[in-house]
Amino acid sequence: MKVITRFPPSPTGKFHIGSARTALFNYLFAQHHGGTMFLRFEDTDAERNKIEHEHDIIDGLHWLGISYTESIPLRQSERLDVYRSYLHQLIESGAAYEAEPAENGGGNVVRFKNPNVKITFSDLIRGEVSFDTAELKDFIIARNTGSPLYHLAVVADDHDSGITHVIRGEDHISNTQRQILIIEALGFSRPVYAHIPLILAPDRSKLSKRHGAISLNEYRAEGFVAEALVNYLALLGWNPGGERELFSLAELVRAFDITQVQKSGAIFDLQKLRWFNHSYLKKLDAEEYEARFAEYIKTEKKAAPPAYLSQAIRIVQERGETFGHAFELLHTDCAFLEDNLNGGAPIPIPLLTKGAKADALTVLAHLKKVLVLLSGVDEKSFTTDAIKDAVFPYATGEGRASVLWPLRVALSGKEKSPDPFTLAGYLGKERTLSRVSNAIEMLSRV
RNA sequence: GGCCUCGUCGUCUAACGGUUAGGACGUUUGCUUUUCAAGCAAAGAACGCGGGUUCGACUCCCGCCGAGGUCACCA
Repeated sequence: MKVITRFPPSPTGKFHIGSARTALFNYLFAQHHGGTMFLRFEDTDAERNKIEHEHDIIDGLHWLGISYTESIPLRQSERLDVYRSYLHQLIESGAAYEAEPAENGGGNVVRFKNPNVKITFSDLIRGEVSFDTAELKDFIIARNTGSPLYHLAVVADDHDSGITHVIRGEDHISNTQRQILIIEALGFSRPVYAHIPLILAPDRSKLSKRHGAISLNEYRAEGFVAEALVNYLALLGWNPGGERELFSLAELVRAFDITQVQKSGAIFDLQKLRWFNHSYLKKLDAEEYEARFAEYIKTEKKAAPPAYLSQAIRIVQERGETFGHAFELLHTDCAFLEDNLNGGAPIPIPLLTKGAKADALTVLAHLKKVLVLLSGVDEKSFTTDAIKDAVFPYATGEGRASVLWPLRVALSGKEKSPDPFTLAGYLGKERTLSRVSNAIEMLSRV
């Protein structure tokens, strides 16, 4: 039997990170078993739906690399006739009945006649789960005979599209009993269920806006890459067993086993997501990194990348946990690549001497000597290694901090930056000498 | 509150009757071209509590406590 799962969001809000994980699990399960995942929009509540949310979800799915097959029709709102006929079938068989008038007029609500039985279903993650449906009373399945509600629509759609496995959030676990009751009244067969644990905020409450970013788009805007998000989300509540943590989507598909999914909720750890993201970013070759980074800057920051972008890639790739972070770094750690250092502002003397563990006069003497040493390096081979060879012995002899710190500050104008040899290597001989000279001039005036 | 579900380092997790309870993130400390980042090395850190069952329980059973979900004419 071919496995068919489904991802049925209701387009009433931004594509939630938890919803994305549910989609991912459905996708992984279906793919692992050579099946397919259907997408359908549950939009029976006309007042809360927005078309842009549908676009947002579809866009997010594509971005993550989660493929799907569209249900036909895609929206429940286009299948009202079908639900109506099931509703009539239920009423005719006595399984449902028209009750009190609807709140907003337009006929009577339809209630399901509860047989008050015990329902037990087996869940791939939790094992046997039992409910006594008696406490449900005769629950409402339609606003009126023409307007079905969620439970009826879900059962109808899952049946008609041949869904074999219902994989959804744990928040749906108590809905299962209602749906099974309807399934049995309609004579359908049950799908297999799997209720996955919820994603929790650091305080173990349900993840919501007040905890920070919850929509997929926010992570995308911050410069997280799809590979990292997919990898992190998959391993939040599931683990293939070994000690490896980095998996591509295809590898996740191969290894996925829904019965190994954790039973308890998992706290969303932004730090770890950042680590995953940085790991993926660091693995990119410089060319691809630059292409993707430039694309990010264009679409998310709506800005033009600085002229020195290509030169900054290695530095930024090593340090930036996200593209957003890397973008900031462009203007801090990489600002030394700007032709006009600090916009031409002089470097403060205290900064020049701060980490040198030496007085201004000593620092001045060191810089003068370094200038001479640097001048001796051939312009054509003014590389990080050559510069180091020229300066390092002297720095070691004099006390590295007292030589290297001022040199680094003279070249970067910053308290934090890459090391001085790297800096000089990037800048080239001319700009390096000029910046050191400027610093010397500044110190001489004191 | 009723019902359902869950309970291994701070966090994500592995092991599932016999292990020094493993890994990863984070934290702390070293090392490297004494800043920052990265890298490398190391340290600290867990079986919720109480009863059973057993030669032996994190692993099985019961109770307690704690946590989450759900109780709509939303989905």
